Amino acid sequence: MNATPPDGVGADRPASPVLQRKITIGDVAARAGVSKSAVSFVFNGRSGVGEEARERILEAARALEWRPDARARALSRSRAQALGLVIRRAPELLSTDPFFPQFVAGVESFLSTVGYALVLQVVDGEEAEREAYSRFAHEARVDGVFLTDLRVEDERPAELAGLGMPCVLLGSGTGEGTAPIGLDDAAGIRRAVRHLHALGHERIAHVSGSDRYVHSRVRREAWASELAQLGLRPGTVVEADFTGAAGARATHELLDDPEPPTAIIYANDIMAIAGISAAIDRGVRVPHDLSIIGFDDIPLAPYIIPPLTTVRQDVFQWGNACARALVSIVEGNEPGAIELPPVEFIVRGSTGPVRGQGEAIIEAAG
Amino acid sequence: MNATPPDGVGADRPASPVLQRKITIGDVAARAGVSKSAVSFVFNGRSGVGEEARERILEAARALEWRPDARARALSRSRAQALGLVIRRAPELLSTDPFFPQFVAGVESFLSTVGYALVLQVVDGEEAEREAYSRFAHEARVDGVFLTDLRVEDERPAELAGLGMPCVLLGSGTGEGTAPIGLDDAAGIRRAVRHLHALGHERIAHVSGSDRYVHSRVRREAWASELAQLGLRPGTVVEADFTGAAGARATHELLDDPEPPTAIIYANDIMAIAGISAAIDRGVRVPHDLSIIGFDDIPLAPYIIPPLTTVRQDVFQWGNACARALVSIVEGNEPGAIELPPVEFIVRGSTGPVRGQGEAIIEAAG
DNA sequence: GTGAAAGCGCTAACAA
DNA sequence: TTGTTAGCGCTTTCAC
Repeated sequence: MNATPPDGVGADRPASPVLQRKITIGDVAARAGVSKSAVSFVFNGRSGVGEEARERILEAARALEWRPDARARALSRSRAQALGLVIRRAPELLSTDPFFPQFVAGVESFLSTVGYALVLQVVDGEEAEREAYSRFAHEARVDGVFLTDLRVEDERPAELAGLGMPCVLLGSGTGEGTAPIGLDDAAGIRRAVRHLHALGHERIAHVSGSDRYVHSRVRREAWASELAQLGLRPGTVVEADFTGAAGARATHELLDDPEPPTAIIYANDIMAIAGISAAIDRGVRVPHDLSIIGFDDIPLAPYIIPPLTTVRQDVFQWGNACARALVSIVEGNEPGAIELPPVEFIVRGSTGPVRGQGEAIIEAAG
Repeated sequence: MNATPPDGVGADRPASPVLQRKITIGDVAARAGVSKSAVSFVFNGRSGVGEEARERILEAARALEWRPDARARALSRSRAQALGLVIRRAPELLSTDPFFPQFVAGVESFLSTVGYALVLQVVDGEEAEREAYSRFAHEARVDGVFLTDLRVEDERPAELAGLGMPCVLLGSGTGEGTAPIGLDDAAGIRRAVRHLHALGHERIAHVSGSDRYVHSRVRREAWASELAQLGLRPGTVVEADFTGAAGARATHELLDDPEPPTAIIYANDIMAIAGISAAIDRGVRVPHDLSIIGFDDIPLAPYIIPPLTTVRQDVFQWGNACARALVSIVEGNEPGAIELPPVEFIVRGSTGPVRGQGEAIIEAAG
């Protein structure tokens, strides 16, 4: 749509007043009375331009509302100045997952300060995910990617390395090699277990996420080891998939046990909330008969009945830190130390003291 | 970092086995024994290449794992082959809002079929939003943008036009000029009102979103007009901001009325769920004393106690349709007719028959 | 400290 | 039908 003057020579002014030619670095240079490279230098924070010229250049750019064209810049610097995020989620989890929007917001909070863009891709299967990364790499759309939902024996880091695509791994716990950046889920779970123990609970079950994910496994292991630490018998674990339906199902399964748990720790809030419903549906009172703990602290958690006791992570800061690290990596700098806020444990109404055996018997006899 | 052979002539094979040169269209052309333009033509679906040559080119590209570099392509075609989405949300709403992830997924579902990328920007204020659009435009990062949360007397369409940035408006209801693409919120609200009316309710209140948004206003007006249509007295409306806290506050305000409503329709599920809690906290039973209807059908809605009656929109399809329309626009084609699925009304346990005056009196007297 | 010129990898007009 | 060539707008080396 842009009208380019027919004469190939750079015209001083656009001939047509209607369809204006795109303003380029040349226009700014001309207006400031300097060369293109001078303008380039100023906009790339390099020395070699006098203070006075620099001022004129900035002024000209402002007047012309000019900014370096990202496409041209990307081409000549062989860098897209963009980062990629591939989100693989089952559709039914998408609108519920509190992680993704907050993480993106955190990433953006850093990227916008350094002029990077975030390119998003949402996929729903393994093949589509692989294809997405492959496209990012071959089309050179992005300079690096975030790898979320780290899996057990995950092949993606190696595949990305093969594509020459820098990445940061989002993972909980400590990994060897390329250390993942993550919040300390395990600490949150351990605090949950201790909280229940302090309330007198001894049969503490766990509804986990899919065991293929590192974060699921980390949470489950933290639960199991803390149980052992406190000298409690191993608890029952039911594997679910983070959906409300699965949380309800797992809860029923647990409560069907002849010796049901008096408390359940869920791998996320959605399952925990569905668990509350499931329990109440079968006449099990929360927290009177059953204490329930979630994970995430979704904004709805305080507005459930009873309000949900849960573990809160600062996903926004996590995203910010990951973005910071990835930009450092793609720019060839040493990523500085990463400081993430600790997880918080939020006690609300869904947990309470265990109802003693004696009390139960008396009640039954009465 | 790439080692470019010192000789400018296109070498047959990369000289260095370690740092391999990036593969370009020239390599593919050489391998297939054709010119670069032949390769370009094939990859842009243009005629002018013989079937046999075409086959060789595709084969060569496959062997070399080559795809057109998005940056170079963007520069020479003056098109980024990317679309932008600026999301402006208060942080506390981000992780709850069911719209954004689903919309993005829907957008992607179309974009990935046509090789467009989605560039995201999350901002939290008016100035930042303006700046984001300005950057998209001046840096030519994207070819068009989605404009969400259309506001009353919104200046953004005009600003975008001034920047020469194509856009599609996401809006409910019908607008004149550039027609927004949207689902029919109003129909959902009207069905909610009729549902309550059929259950005998006559005092039906509404907790709306901020009145600055077109969608808030559309929903409120649908509620008010349907009330009138049914011959009911005008109901009370309380303006809130889509958060749980605001929903709870609005609910208390409504129930404090000497003549409180017997049913409340909320502008989203979060506020409705918080409303249920607020009601129960003050001894008002749902749905026995108060019927509650939400909007969105978040995945948690069936797992609340009582399960939430609500209006469901197919945001995924909405996103898909918007993407389709925007791509048509930026490619200069006539956007085809847009067919969006109708909203659904989901009846669950949070609504029930109104408790008659008589019954209340009898109970009070008893 | 400044300017000229050669790319970055692709597309597209034009010539053969 | 095929190949040649001139950009797209910026960065960056290298003379001046």
